[in-house]
Amino acid sequence: MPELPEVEHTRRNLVRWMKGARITHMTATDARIAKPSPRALVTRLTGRVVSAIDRKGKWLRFVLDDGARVFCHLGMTGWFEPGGAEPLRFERASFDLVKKQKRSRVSYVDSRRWGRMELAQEDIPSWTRLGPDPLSDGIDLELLATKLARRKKSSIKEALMDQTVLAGVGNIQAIEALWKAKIDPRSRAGAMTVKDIRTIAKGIDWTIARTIADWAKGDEGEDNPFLVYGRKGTPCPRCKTLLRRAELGGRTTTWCTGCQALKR
DNA sequence: ATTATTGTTGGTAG
DNA sequence: TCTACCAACAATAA
Repeated sequence: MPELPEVEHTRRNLVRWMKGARITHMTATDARIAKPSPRALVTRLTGRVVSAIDRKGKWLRFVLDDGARVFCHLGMTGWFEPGGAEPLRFERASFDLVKKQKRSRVSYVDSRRWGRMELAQEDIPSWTRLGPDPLSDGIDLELLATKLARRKKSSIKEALMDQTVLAGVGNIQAIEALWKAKIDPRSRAGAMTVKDIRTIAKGIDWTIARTIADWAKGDEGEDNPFLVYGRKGTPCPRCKTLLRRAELGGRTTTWCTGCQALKR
């Protein structure tokens, strides 16, 4: 469940479930996910207390009481949930916890196995490489303008999804933000004016806040909560033009040809 | 059976 | 050194 808002929602859950708790027992079953190996992860974490859980972009960082760190990415299909007695379907790791004599269990589930749980002593490149996080750092317009100006060929949507430009904006959030900003996702990144960039930043803030609020409601309402993403062929909520879909940089993109201006 | 999917990485070319 | 492009990764749901 992996863009900034979902990962932030996950982080808030994990803080409630795990912060200050001691890991009394854990499992890790998949060598593709647990690095450097499931065994190394289990050995190093068992008996430790979780002192902090941070997020940057789509990455999570667990800090343990002895300084060890675990960097976690949910990939495309990873999530955490309270675990029961029986292992869940596609469970790849689990934590037995104790905090003030209360015991609990948290599971990591990931059908597609693109997620990561990487043990390290220091911050890893995947983490340090990330650009500013729109939610926790805010969007620096000057810096964003500089980075976009360097993109001579790529579209504004692809540039926004580059994790070194802004950390945490993925396909859905980029689509929603550009719709809000009334900018065609195919527009060249380098063609954005200062005003465009300000509008895009507002669009990003808007969609992130909106999606986090949706998650906080906890509806788990299975229907699409987004205004534009996945709504090809339906009327634009703003101008009623039928939404169009195309591929951009290998990712499905939906937008409105009626009210999103193309700038080349 | 076919198609689409919320993401990152590593290789290659320029 | 930086940008741009693409295949690979894997498993499910419609």
